[in-house]
Amino acid sequence: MEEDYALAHELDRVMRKLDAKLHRLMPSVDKGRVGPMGGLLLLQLETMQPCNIQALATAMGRDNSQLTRLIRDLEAKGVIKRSPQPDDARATLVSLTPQGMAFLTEAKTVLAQVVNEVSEHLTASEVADLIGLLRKL
Amino acid sequence: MEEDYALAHELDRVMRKLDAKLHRLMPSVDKGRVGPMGGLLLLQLETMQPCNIQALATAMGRDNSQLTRLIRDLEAKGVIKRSPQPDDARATLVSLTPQGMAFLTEAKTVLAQVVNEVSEHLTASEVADLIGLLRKL
DNA sequence: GCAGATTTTGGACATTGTCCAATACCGAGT
DNA sequence: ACTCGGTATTGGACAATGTCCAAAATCTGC
Repeated sequence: MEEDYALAHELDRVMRKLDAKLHRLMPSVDKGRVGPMGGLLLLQLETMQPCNIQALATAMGRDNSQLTRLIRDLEAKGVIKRSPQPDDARATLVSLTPQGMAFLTEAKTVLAQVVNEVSEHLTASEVADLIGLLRKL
Repeated sequence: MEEDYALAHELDRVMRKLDAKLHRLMPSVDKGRVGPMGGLLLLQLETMQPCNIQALATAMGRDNSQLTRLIRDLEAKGVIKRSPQPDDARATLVSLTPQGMAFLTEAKTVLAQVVNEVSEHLTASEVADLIGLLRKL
């Protein structure tokens, strides 16, 4: 019990620490005004494109209508595109455009930089261990 | 470089997974309408009370005025109290009330439950390792 | 075909986040 | 004592994000 809360506490702390650092660095990368949530959506989309909005909302733990509006804005900014899903006329497939992929390339550079700062006290094998443990969650 | 992004990716994924689970469970605990951000503030406050708003804002990576307003609301709800800081008349010390501590007791039960679900595939020693690694960040 | 479930979308509103400025106070130097 | 640069809190104004509900179109199984 006690250890479980210790784990939650550490996860929360690390998450907020990364969040604070990213808030300072991302605006210099985000030329297209994608926004923090737009960046998260693009990252998620990279691992599951093409997919429909429902799948994205479930994977990201967000509300459907919230993602509908976000996707509408991101499409207007040219980083994603929507196309009909062949086997289901209700759904629309969302995927990255070349501009969206270019943004991700820059964004991941910043992410790597922030994680470098945060994990500087870890050895390479500790980092590998941490990744392995997190993957099991 | 690649591993750094892998770490950031896993941290983000785990964080959002926990967030999604908490969103479903917390409303049943949050009778006093403390809200998600209020809950985070109470958790943070537990580890550093009594402290002033500036320290809280820095630790939580949030804007000062945002916390000012949140603290005003939380005080009205009775979960925290504010008192003058003896050695600095500019600052106000924030601390938990008994009601705030009672809320934390319930909230941590839910947190432990969620972490139990997420970490069920980890052995006890793996959980201990993970906590140790996260503490180094 | 029909009934119930699913996908997207919008309305309406609540919560949270950002930026800027004002006020009051601190501390150091003169 | 007095000014000056820095700090803590607060509020205004607005932007971004989150939540809940309902409608319309479509799917699926019967």
